[in-house]
Amino acid sequence: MIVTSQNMQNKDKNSFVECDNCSMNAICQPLSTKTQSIDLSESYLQRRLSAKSNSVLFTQDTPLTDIYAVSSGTFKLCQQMDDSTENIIGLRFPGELIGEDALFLKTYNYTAIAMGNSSVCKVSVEQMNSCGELVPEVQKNLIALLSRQSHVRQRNFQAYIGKKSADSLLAAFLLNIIERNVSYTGSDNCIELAINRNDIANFLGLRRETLSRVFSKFQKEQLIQVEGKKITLLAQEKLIKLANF
Amino acid sequence: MIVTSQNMQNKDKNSFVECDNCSMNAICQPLSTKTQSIDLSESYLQRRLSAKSNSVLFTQDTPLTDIYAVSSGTFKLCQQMDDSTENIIGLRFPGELIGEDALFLKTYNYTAIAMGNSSVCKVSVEQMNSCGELVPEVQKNLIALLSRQSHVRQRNFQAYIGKKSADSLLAAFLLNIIERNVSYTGSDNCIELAINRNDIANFLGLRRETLSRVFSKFQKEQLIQVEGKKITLLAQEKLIKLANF
DNA sequence: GTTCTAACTTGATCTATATCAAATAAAAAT
DNA sequence: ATTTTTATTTGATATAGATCAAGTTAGAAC
Repeated sequence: MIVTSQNMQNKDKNSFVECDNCSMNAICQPLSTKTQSIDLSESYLQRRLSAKSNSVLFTQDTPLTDIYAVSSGTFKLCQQMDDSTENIIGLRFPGELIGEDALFLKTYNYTAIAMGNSSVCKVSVEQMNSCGELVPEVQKNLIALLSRQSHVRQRNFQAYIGKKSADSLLAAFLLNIIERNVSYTGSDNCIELAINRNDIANFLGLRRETLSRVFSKFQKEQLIQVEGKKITLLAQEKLIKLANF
Repeated sequence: MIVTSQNMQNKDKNSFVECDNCSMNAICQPLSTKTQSIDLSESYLQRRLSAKSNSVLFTQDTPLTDIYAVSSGTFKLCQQMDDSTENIIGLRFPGELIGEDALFLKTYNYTAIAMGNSSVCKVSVEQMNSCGELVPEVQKNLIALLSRQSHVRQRNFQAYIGKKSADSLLAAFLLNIIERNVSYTGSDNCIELAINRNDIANFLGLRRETLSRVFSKFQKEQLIQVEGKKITLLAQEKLIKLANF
């Protein structure tokens, strides 16, 4: 896919995921290479739409209309519980899909919210389905895409299932999100967090006080280095052991 | 798909998942209906292979060759950790896929073991890929299948992420596995467990003693009824609340 | 800059779960 | 049936994390 400066909306080119690393690539690519008509692709694909901080991409229990891929920034996936409590049940980083699990029930089952100014590519499900028949390569690539997603989800599940200690949960969290951002950030030991401690604690099922203590402990033990929102892993091997990663 | 008595290997017909409820149906169906040649379908699809108790379907870190769908029984998915400990990272019930998440990396990342005598349908990945080009309907249905799987995985993840209390973990576990077995057992409040307490505790990250105490408590509080391996939910609403399900 | 607010950290106490130990129950082997 | 093994339950104590409370730091608003 050719990236033009118009798509960039005055933002730094480097702050976006490269199309080569984007999970949506499997859908984008066949159309832009096979057919010359960019118009066709634009009809069901909108690239790099801006999503302001705290803006809602879609809401829990509304009908599925679009599938998204994160282009820049971070999104949190939340579920409203009966009693005014909100549970964070997932995070999505550049290159990852949001909402594709709604293809089955045709209804979003969580709310997706931008954490900090972000951007997404957006695919209309209805139009993709009709295009799918025209461009068989799209279908084939969609299969590859979904099986990749299946793998990511499995890995995600494995990272947290069966873990209860605060130490192993935080270690698993840090390793998991850094791994998922490697191709975007280019670093396998460092990340700039968009999510705050409160939300991490919520996601991991810990209290913010407990999480804070573990952060302090990890720093004291020289396992990580914290500079504001930036976290650097200093002893990856030890963290991997802690997390059974 | 036509079920013949030959496929049954002398087992009770009712102990198998109906093909209509099988996740593999999306792949089986187009071939058996579209083309008359059963031979073709049999070439890449083997139905209802018996898997004896404790037998291994495939092993962690070996190359992907086949994808399975559980036809009867239960399978546990395990990972060997560096230090002689085994972690159970998933369970699969009739109608569910095993190994499809390996399509991306082409390597199984866990070992699948039958818990009690079970059976599976088996699809050769290599042969499926070539057939996929011949029968486009297979491809289309594979997309539907994978997005269903994506949904199941998301629901699975949500069930356990952010939960730490033994009560909520066991409640979530019971609701989750009964939900996943409804179309097979026909019951939404009762299940015959193939998995023992030790393995449930392992999966949930609890100690067997703790799990045992919660089982006892749930019985005392009339939330569940336990008769050997059979568990009946007596107060589903309370369990749903406990689990934030 | 100063004030105000939200985010994060630290301390003290309480509670749920882990751990250690032993008993009982169920299943498998003889 | 009897022994042996494995699975499960129950009790006592120790410990990790929750809870309550207060203090500190960092941002945002002015």
